[in-house]
Amino acid sequence: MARLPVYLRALVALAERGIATCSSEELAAAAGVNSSKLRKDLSYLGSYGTRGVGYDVEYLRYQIAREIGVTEDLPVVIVGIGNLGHALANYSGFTTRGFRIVALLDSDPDRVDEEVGGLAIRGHDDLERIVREENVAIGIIATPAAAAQAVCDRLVAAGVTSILNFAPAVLSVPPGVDVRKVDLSIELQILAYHEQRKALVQPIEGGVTA
Amino acid sequence: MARLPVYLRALVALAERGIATCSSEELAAAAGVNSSKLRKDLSYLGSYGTRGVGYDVEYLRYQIAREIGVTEDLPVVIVGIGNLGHALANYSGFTTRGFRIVALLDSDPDRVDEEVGGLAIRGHDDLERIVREENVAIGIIATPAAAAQAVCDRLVAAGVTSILNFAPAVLSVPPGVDVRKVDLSIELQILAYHEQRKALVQPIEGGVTA
DNA sequence: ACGATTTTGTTCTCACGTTCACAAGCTCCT
DNA sequence: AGGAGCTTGTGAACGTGAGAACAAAATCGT
Ligand SMILES: NC(=O)c1ccc[n+]([C@@H]2O[C@H](COP(=O)([O-])OP(=O)(O)OC[C@H]3O[C@@H](n4cnc5c(N)ncnc54)[C@H](O)[C@@H]3O)[C@@H](O)[C@H]2O)c1
Ligand SMILES: NC(=O)c1ccc[n+]([C@@H]2O[C@H](COP(=O)([O-])OP(=O)(O)OC[C@H]3O[C@@H](n4cnc5c(N)ncnc54)[C@H](O)[C@@H]3O)[C@@H](O)[C@H]2O)c1
Repeated sequence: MARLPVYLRALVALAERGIATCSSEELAAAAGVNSSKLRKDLSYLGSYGTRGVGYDVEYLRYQIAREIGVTEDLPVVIVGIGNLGHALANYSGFTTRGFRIVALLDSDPDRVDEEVGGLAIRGHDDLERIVREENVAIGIIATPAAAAQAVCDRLVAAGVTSILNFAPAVLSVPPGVDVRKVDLSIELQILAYHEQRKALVQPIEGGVTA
Repeated sequence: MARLPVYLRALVALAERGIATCSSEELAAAAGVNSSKLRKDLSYLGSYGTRGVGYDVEYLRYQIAREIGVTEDLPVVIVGIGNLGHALANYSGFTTRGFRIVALLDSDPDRVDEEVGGLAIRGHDDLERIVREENVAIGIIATPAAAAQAVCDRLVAAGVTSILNFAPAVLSVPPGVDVRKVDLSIELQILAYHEQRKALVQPIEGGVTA
């Protein structure tokens, strides 16, 4: 389920505030979902709650982390260390959430050996070797769209089976490989669409009622 | 529909390759969706295709852009010009997809007046004034999670009605305000989940069959 | 000019996800 | 010890979205 990470994040936040136990209602509010949905999602993992009391925050946190598979750090490579790649490489949030960036790769010779976030950029000739040696299963693509499919193919050929793609391009991969895409322009355009609907509807309502 | 921007991007890519007409099958492949779904989505906008021929790329491109509401540039502000904010400010893709970054805001006095991507960073005291003067409807939050809700509240109070949130926090907003969140850790954790499933299933299958 | 062919627009069915509602079960107070 | 009061877990209805299949329409060739 795609909501488990949200629950995990909410549980970590509750734990940091020193809360040891929480009801499905509280956790649902913290995660921004319906409490029914939350309970059904959690019941899919097993009965980790206590009726009349709620859920033990620390225990449930571990169970969800185990279900997701982030109890120990997973190695990740980032390909394309431009504007976005730099930000990702400098981001500390991955480390604290179950991931370990093991390599930064870029095709630009001028960028190679530059150090970002404590890691030296490697040339993309090293891609296959690094993926094999470090047993990397997850790759992040932050190259221009034109290079994305080629980079993707190389990652997959080297053994990567999960890809997070920031380039605005549709990647085709063999079966068994998962791709998730993050496209900020699309997110903004969806917001723009709703903006437009608001702009069309509200003036009419606004003039008559509130 | 959340898929319209994907179609738009695919149409722009086709137009750049000099293709003037395309079938639903071709466009669906370029967008990575089913052709039935694509035709149903497009029919919701009206009958913009020609049976036996397909869709006129340029015409459909404009119609979708109009439907989304990005025929003319929408003003956007970015709050929190750290690692991620810098990358966003330097990103040229927003401009070419219907958005115009009108201000970069940060609370850190050391950062104010620094120039990023041709725009000077402003102190966050200027938030309300800029939003009003430029008629900004869309705000991007790239601050730490702890500051996200406060920034969000200020944006909303100033008149912003759509928010794109990069901070790992659940934002609560009044009705009428849209929030979309981008959380990279969540994306990675979803990939990790599928990784784990693959790791559990494949060794068994792999040992017996292929 | 007419039919074959291609491709859209639409309808129908099906499956999934969401939400409501309630029974089972635990705790705490008396 | 027993019951009142919560809270979980789950069963059933509901609505929504996806996919396949088909009919309408436009072009092209003859
Ligand atoms: N910067 C943003 O905020 C932002 C926002 C949304 C989407 N994106 C997308 O993310 C991608 C990267 O954006 P950016 O702003 O960092 O671009 P960028 O041009 O700054 O960086 C791209 C980097 O990729 C490297 N590269 C190119 N081809 C490569 C290859 N074959 N192998 C390895 N490295 C290669 C380049 O040398 C460069 O360093 C783009 O596709 C962009 O559309 C960026
Ligand atoms: N860097 C990444 O690749 C990345 C990836 C995923 C998520 N994120 C999230 O994006 C957010 C920003 O990440 P970052 O790496 O850029 O962090 P950062 O610390 O580099 O930058 C945060 C910036 O926000 C500013 N800021 C703080 N409070 C503010 C306020 N009240 N008003 C205006 N500005 C304020 C700070 O001065 C700083 O410049 C964080 O929530 C982070 O979790 C970042």
